[in-house]
Amino acid sequence: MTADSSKNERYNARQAEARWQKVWSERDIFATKNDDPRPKYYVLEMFPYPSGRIHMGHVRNYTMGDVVARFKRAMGNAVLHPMGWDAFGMPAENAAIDRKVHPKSWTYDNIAAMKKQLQSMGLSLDWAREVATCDPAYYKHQQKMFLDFLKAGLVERKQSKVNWDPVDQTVLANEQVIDGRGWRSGALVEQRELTQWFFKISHYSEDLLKALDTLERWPEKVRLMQKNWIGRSEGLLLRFMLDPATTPNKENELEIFTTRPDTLFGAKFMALSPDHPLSQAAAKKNPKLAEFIEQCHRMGTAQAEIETAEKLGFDTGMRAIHPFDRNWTLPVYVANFILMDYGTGAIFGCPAHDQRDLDFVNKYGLGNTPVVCPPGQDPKTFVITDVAYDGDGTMINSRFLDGMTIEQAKEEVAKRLETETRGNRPVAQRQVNYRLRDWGISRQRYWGCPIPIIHCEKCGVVPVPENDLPVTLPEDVTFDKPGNPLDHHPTWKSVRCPKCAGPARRETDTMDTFVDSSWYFARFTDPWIKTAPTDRKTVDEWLPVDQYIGGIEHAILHLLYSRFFTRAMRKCGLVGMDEPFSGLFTQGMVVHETYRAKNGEWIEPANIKIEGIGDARRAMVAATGEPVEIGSIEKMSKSKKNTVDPDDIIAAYGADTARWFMLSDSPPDRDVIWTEEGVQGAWRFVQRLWRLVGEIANIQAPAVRPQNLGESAIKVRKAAHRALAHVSEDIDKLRFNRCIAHIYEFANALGDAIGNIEKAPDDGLSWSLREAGDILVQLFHPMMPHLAEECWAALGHKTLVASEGWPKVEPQLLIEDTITLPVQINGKKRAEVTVNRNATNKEIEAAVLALDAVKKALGGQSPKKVIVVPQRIVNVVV
RNA sequence: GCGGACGUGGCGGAAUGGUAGACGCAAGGGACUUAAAAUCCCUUGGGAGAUUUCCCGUGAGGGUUCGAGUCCCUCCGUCCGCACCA
Repeated sequence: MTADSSKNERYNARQAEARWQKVWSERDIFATKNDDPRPKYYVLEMFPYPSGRIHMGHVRNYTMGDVVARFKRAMGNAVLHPMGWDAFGMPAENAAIDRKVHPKSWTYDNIAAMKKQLQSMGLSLDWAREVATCDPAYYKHQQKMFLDFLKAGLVERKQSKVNWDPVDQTVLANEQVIDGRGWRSGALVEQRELTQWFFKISHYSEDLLKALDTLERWPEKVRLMQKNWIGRSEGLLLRFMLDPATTPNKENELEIFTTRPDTLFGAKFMALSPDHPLSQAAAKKNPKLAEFIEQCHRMGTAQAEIETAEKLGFDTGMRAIHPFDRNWTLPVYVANFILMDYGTGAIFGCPAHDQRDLDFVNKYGLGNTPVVCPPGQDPKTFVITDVAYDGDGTMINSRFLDGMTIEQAKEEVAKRLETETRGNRPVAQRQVNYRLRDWGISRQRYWGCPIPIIHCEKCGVVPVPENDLPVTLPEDVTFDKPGNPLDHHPTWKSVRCPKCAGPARRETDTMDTFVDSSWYFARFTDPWIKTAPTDRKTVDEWLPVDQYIGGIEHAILHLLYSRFFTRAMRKCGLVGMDEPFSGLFTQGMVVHETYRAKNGEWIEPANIKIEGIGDARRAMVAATGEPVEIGSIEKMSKSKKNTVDPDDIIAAYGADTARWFMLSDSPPDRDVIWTEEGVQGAWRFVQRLWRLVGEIANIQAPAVRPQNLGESAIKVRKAAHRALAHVSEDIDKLRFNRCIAHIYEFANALGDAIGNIEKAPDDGLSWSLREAGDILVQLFHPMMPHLAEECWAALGHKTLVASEGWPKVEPQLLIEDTITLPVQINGKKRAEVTVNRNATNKEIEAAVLALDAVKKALGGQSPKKVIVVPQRIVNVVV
């Protein structure tokens, strides 16, 4: 190939990408050894659900992870960068119902298809560690851990009210109910009473909350969301005596939880949850109350209903005695807004300082007494009508609390009541409550990990013996009727009891698929070990994951469950740490314009033609010219048909172009708008780099560095090393958009320098350009690995750039001999001054005062002040 | 209702309290070409001016500072999370 022909030849991404992928795979350069002595770095992207095709969100996510992996590898780390499949879940069952394919074959076909797609992206993954959660070799260990957790007291079976998804016909965890709807089906969730298996995540409430502070490399937003979700509140558990004359049964007290014991003298009523035992007991003797409770149960849990629901109550006739005044009794209501599963399911109501309580008393005419007076208010004139006051202030109308602050009053009430006893127990005790509930994991589905439990009529709940694990899913199941196919299976569930050998029944519920994803990161450290979920030594070497990357949608669900699971695993001796992910990054979504035809139908971008710009911008169906409306920019979704298929993009432009575009423009934590123009820009740059490298490769340059380098040579070296310093820092901080800007800048500088090479005698410029060419290729290698290999080879290297070390910055090249400082007069830029790098502030000041612009501004006067900020700016105050 | 984030050209966005608009996209002009594509060069926040240059400008209004897109206060707007949690 002659120099001229190589100049004009376009880079054939399709051909080159396949070729380099083959080379990487044949030389197995991304395999990670577990006994590698170099410092470890574990980079992980949230593994995908094998839906069948990757989408642009995957491309963005995995590109970011791959940039980090390739960079850290070049930096000399032993990098673990694995991939697997979150392979259990509903869509496989839906496919079975709709298309009569078995969930297993559907899933594995999808895995094969998506693996091929991921491989076409050129990701530097260690595929030898691939795991699929639906593989018995994987879920066997999950079943074992379930039994370990059970032994450790972290699993519990209890009857409880659960979220029931009527469409998916299964139970959902609280975290999986979004706005009152199932996170997957979108159906309005109903309440049902069922016996379920629970992981006792609430056992770790305090620890999960406290440890958030240690997760310094997590986004503040995610930490805050978890903090709010755990919802810690401090208060008082307080026992009210009931007036025996008013109670239908022999109950004599009512325990409530409050965070506002200071407002005790503003109490106007007590309220019980409809599900409270006292309500239930009273209802047995009072049909009207029973009816009221029924009515409460009928009320939906949907967001809209709760928002508009009126506060309703039913007076039970019972009276509670005020803890500080035996002669003061309060009516006991059953109220629809009291939740049974928070606190004790009962409250005292202080209407003046709680909006709900105020709404309630205003409906039932119970009145209110303000007990906290806002600062600056006259207590005598301070009244509450429709708006409760929940701010700070001074205690009033509260006997011995009067004049105290809220905090003092809380303390005083607690002190008095916790030392008072009734029936050998203190009347009150301080308590911390959490919003976080235990994690219900039972799902009435087929395609999930079977819960390894046997129910025996005689022995009760019996764990499956370890030797019998895994409990595998039967393959001969039918999906012709609603409900759980495991339950319908003719034989699978009938077994012998491991204890008494009598007839018994298998648990037919399977585990929530979030269990599968709660420990896969640990399995990757040694996916080959058969006897245990992890090899203790290996897992402790690799974990925690140094950089975890995924969507913000898992801020609570997956990320909280995994934190719990790691703690539970530690308790069972399986890992040596509490936190699974020391660094977390949540990337933004890939969004795209939407297009809608006159008939309301959404049209795919691939079928759209755009004409005009700005206000004149019009969209039409490419084939027919039919005009369509350009809609809002939204997350790529099938329903709005605004998706772009990664396969199409890779076929048209190559993976490197797609990767490059994904990283450019938007900061990685924000949404990126996919545009055809942007992709074409990325593609043009691929070609430009190829031409640029081709030109550099054609330069005749000395093999060794010339003794003396001229000005233009040094300029090139400075540009290279400045880019190197910036890109290194920016990758390290995951600021990929800035990396890309710096690479553009560097490429522009090189282009200019090449233009000069024939104009002047070679003063080392040719050598510097060859050096800079190498650096350029190494810098863009993490983002565009195929093009980088092709360029690396074109520059005459026999190695793979993917296996090269990261170039070293020469710090002296980052320093200029002279610096140009902006000169401000009264804070506005008026001039510039160029001084020696080592000039003292005095010298700089003198140079500045000698400037014409400054002299003019001063008009012969001396300045009030001259501020010299070294290396930055000079400000003259006139 | 509670909590949080954000607001910068035509667009995506740069900017440790220190030259606002890097870099990219789009647009306009030019070169090359029979022509187009591709490529290369120039221009591109608004306004005034022939030039040097000047004025205005980071949602609005105040404040702190020699200096504010950045810090503080008030307001407006957008987005996100939670939501009858006592």
